[in-house]
Amino acid sequence: MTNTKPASARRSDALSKQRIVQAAIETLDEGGTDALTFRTLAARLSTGPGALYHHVGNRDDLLAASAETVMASVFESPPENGAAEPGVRGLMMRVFDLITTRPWVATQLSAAQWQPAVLHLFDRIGTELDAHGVPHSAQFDAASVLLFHAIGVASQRDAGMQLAATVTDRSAFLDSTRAAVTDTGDYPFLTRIASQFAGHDDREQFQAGLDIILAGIGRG
Amino acid sequence: MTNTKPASARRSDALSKQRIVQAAIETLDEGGTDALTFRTLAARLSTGPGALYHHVGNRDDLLAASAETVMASVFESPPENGAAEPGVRGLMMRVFDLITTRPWVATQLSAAQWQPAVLHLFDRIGTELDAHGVPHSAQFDAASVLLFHAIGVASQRDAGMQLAATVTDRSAFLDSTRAAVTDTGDYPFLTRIASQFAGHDDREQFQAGLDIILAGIGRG
DNA sequence: ACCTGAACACCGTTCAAGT
DNA sequence: ACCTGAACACCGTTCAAGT
Repeated sequence: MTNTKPASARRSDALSKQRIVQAAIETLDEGGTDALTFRTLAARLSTGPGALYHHVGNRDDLLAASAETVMASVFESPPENGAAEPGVRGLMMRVFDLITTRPWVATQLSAAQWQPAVLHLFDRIGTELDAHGVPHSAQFDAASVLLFHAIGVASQRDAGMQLAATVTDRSAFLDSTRAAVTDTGDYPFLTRIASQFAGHDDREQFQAGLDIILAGIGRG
Repeated sequence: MTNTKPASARRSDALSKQRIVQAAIETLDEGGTDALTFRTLAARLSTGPGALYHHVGNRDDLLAASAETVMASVFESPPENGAAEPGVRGLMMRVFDLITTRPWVATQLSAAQWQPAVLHLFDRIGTELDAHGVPHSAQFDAASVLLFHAIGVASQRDAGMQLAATVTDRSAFLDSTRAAVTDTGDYPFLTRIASQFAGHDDREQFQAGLDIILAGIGRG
């Protein structure tokens, strides 16, 4: 009975990269990228910050490993969900849903270049294109545009809401306009399409872009 | 003669947002995003770090203003350079050349959502599409894909070099592969196209993606 | 109003010391 | 080998005090 552990923050087992990544993902889901700190993460695991360095190289390493782990879910199409869309289109839409559900993944995908999660995604896109009959010579360029579309959207996530807020709010909009020194200070296109922002759906916009790219690939 | 100033780091005039942004751009060009520090920037301007806050809101504000300033160059097609490419294609290629020349711009474009530089670019893309005869109803989606392509490439800049390094270096590649827990650990597409990386040109890849998108827009 | 620069509240990372 | 946690070397930002 001297061996009883405190009920809170029990250290049931030794540290491992897997346990650390798991705790990191929980922290990221709760508070986003900024919430992931070696001090808070160590506290969650009931240890000191230095202990983590025995299992992960550094913070970037940990973020990349966390992204790679949650990315695995987009590579398995869930058959229980009835009509899960197949092919590249389904893969891309699952990526969109992931970065919408977990915004920190979007931040991470666009922050680090060619991290494992991105390489993995690139490979799956290429594999799907191959299965779809895209000729070998065209696969590299086609997979690239699709990958860049996903990452571009990730880096500007919440496009509709943010655009609407920026363009609708006149004063904020004109403030940012004034910074453009060499320009006339007019945003003709943005003001013209501003009305479309009200009933805007980011998912549909992503899908529309996806279809444009797929049409361009099919034409090549 | 008591009024002589030291030759180095003279404070010829008062601080202003414009002078601060100019100094920030010089620092960014020399050392990248990480080199921009309020302490080093204040030293370059012969002042204290607190003084900068009278003219810029914070570091993100300063980075956004710096990006917006250098972005102005892509909105003017240089007529002295002979055959500067016109239209959306020329605009997009000038963006690519800018982020290649100044890597910190690439970092910044993909780091902050809908900052002035991105809004400005989005507007110009839409304006070019309008001039090109793309129907109004299709302009928003078309401009979006193009913008996301530019930002996606920006976030994964040096694609060719980095991919080549990753895939060619067997040991590093297998290390990152091992992290994929739920997967078989195979990257069939990447290994198959690895041979293409040797004579790879990032600019051509960007252009190929651009042409796929333009083909898709023309078809819609 | 603008500037100064010390001070505050954090970071990631290292490393002597323990087990 | 693994863990501990204090210490190091930085950050962005604030703010009393000066001009």
